[in-house]
Amino acid sequence: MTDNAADTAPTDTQTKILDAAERLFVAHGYAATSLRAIASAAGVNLAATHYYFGSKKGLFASVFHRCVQPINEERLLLLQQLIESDRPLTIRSVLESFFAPLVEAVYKNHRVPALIGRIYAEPESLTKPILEQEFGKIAARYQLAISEVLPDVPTEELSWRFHFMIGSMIHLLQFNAPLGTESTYSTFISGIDRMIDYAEAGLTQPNEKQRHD
Amino acid sequence: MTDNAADTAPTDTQTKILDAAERLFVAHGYAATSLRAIASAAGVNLAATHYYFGSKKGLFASVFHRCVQPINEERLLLLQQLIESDRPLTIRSVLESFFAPLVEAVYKNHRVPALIGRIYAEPESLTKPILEQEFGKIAARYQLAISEVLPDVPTEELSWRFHFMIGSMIHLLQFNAPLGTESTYSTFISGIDRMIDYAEAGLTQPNEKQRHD
DNA sequence: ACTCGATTCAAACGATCGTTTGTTTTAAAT
DNA sequence: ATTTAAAACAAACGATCGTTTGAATCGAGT
Repeated sequence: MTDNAADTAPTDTQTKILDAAERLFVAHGYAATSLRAIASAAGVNLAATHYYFGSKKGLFASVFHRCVQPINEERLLLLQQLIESDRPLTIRSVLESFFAPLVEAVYKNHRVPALIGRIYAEPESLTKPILEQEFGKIAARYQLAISEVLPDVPTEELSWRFHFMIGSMIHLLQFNAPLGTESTYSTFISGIDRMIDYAEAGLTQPNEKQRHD
Repeated sequence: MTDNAADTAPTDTQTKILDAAERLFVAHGYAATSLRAIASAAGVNLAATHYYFGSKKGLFASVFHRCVQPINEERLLLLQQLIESDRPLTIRSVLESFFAPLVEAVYKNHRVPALIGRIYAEPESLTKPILEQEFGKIAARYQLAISEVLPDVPTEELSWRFHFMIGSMIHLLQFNAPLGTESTYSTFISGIDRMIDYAEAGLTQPNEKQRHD
């Protein structure tokens, strides 16, 4: 094995495996996709999958990392720029800095939504370490940013609302559009826009309710 | 095979298989759960799974049907009662009639959330016919009810917002609570309550935006 | 007591799985 | 031209999969 992280430039073979794996994992899920099918689709030898990625789990994690790492990097960059600018922070600008890199990534690779949707669909034992690795820091950073824009919302309540927003996003990524709506790139953009409106309304809702827990 | 639908009373063996399958499908997903593991956990012969349910897919569909059919039945009942009563229909009462049967079902079987979450997680080829069968009618019925409460929201926009609400719900069912929050029955109830607030805010949001699609 | 359909059972079917092994090919360094 | 490590390869490992088969067992109706 040479590398399974970003410590060297990826070989042609690695890229071919990652591409094929991405396509097949999205289409059939983790357990129902065999390494043989991946190697065959990639046009490489079966053993190459273990040679480069150690195991099937390692390959899955690598596929996911390659997809989301650039997105999260740009999210943090945009958020930082937003904070350092002289314009006042708004809930909408924070949300836009969160979703814009996603939209951009989808433009380059139409499988991004389905792939991100997939990882929330696999059994926890497979995905928990990956999700924590890839999304732990970014989720905490954005909840903090939102709490600064909405100082009146208690931290616990905010984490719930953030939870619901992520849920809407995952569902949108997984199923693209409501039943009966066509599924193109422009409807995806439209869906993201509508979801931002929906999330903004939910996040900024007046909370006058008494909780008893 | 005697039956795989609700045309006769379920045998002891059928119930044992369904119980074990429910537990294992939730824990490890469809593809990663073997019929041997299910039969073994149920304490029945392997062939009994085919004898009663025809195939692995048939068993999966039966597990899901047993779970959601009573919920959806009571949903329609409550909604009908709501409409026939003399009180005016509100968005909140409609949402409560949608979520109350779910909460009640969770009280009886704590695996209901994870199971419903699971079917949205499996590959489409497995779940699409099941989802259409189990949720097609109920989704249409509730979107209609909500559109009567919110006559100013265009149908297309409403179907998006409904889409986002279902997303929040699925995410809540699948992951129970935000990271770092304990996961008990009472926190589940609290999560549902908060999600209803979140959904109400998103559904009733003033839409003054111009869409260009 | 006997029949007969419903149910349970052990055993095997062919297929496919993730992983490992040992060898051969490739390509850069000496 | 020789060395050497990385890379690609065919082949097999043991295990497990969904499904099928055919016989054994059960239990109600006669």
